Amino acid sequence: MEKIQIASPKLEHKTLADRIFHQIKEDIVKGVILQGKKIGEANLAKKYNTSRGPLREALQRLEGVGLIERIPNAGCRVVRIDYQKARELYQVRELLEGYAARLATIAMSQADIDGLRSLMENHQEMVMRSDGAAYVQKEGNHDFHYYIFSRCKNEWLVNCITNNIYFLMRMCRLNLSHRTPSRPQLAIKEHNGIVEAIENRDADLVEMLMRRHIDTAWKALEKIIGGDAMPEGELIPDKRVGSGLV
Amino acid sequence: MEKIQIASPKLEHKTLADRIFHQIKEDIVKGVILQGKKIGEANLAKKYNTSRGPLREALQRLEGVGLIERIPNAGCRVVRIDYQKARELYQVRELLEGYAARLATIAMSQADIDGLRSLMENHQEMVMRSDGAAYVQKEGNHDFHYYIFSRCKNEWLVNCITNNIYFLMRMCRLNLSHRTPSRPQLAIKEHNGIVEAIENRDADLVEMLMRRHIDTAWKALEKIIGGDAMPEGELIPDKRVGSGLV
DNA sequence: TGTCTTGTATTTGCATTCATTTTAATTAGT
DNA sequence: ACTAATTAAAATGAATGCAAATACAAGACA
Repeated sequence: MEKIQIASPKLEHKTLADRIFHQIKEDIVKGVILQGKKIGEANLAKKYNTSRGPLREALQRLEGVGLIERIPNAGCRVVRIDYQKARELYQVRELLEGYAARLATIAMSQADIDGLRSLMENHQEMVMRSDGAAYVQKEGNHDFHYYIFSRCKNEWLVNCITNNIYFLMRMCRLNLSHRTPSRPQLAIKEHNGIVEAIENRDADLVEMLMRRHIDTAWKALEKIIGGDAMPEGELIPDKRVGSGLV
Repeated sequence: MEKIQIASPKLEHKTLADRIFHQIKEDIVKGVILQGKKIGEANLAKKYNTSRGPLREALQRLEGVGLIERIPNAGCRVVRIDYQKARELYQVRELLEGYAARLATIAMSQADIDGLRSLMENHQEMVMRSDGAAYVQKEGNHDFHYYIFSRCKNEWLVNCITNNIYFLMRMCRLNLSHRTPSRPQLAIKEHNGIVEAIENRDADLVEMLMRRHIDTAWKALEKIIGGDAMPEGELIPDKRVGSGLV
């Protein structure tokens, strides 16, 4: 059982419990810990070089953002994102992010819009350099969406999208990225349309386009996961794990 | 410093941390603990007859639902709901609950609709018996809204409204209930309109009416709190507290 | 008199330890 | 051979104890 190197103690994450929370969160979202995996406190405590106290606090927070499920006296496991959950998630995301885009359209300064435009030009450029495709699809896409909804001037909304939607969404797409044909040109085109509408301060159109954009992403995802379940971690406790994390 | 009687150990709340969480939550929402109040772990632990372990877990969860704010190594305090926060809250509530009503309109069975109709008749009856007015305004109103959004068939949405919106909303209205003139007749009328639209399966209209209904509630609240802050707990630590909770 | 510094005290953060519940394995019985 | 019951092991829940960081207060200096 090799131990995990604790993430660089970022200044924002002062306490141990905080660092562990972010570390485990990343490990779950990145798939280092598999979905549906049952995790024991003692195990994790050892692997993250801590005691059960801070670890339990981290687990509490993870449960709060919906990444793990706890059953009293019985332990906890990483959530398994099935079709129903993914559907709910994208349904809500469409609603919240569409509305956030509407608010941002009204609230953004001209400087914000200029920044968005230059962000778009960066993305465009990266798509041109062919194999930046994957980058655009992942990080670039995220940047674009974050840039907009983070400027909606509604802190609650921003926190909700950031902490309760995006983590789970990344989990949805986790095991699919190699199967999904990246469609950067189309995405860029849709993004451009949204930016144009923002420049025109057309909030109605922005909300509609953003919702449609997200719905398109959902339909692409739906085509892949169909009615089937997501790739799963074993449900049997953990006999067969000899390497890797937990 | 009198100790608090722990709430009846409901079967659902098995662990101590769980019970404490719900107890403190209620005490905050009901105003037993004042907004902005700085709370120390040791104090609370004594008052709720527990040790700091479970209490810290409860605080962690309370932070997760936005009822308290924590600063590492410095302690935590109950959130103070200012005008901006209340505005954000109702803005999001309008969006989420309006959408939930739309989904419910499509998803509800005929039996559900019949149940809603009889719920309405109950409320109507209570308003007739004059002094049930306050009841309708508070519990009855809540029942009506919960009945609808809980049937939207989107678990994420239901959890979000229940755990992240309604607690804070109750805090908003906490110190105002005696000042706000209950307007049960109007509320009942608006409710009836929504139920009618649901019976007609007119999702567009339902969403619109629900949003308008919530916006009306917000405008009434806004008129009261204006740009001012909410009634606050003292910001000075806690010298003057000799009775009551924390 | 006002501000900066230093020292003390309180509070939070974390580890260890104990108790209770659950799970699993073994054994007995049909 | 299969099921049920009892017992043992493991994991979670909770309490205590110690260390570190912060907040408060008193005092010195400008």
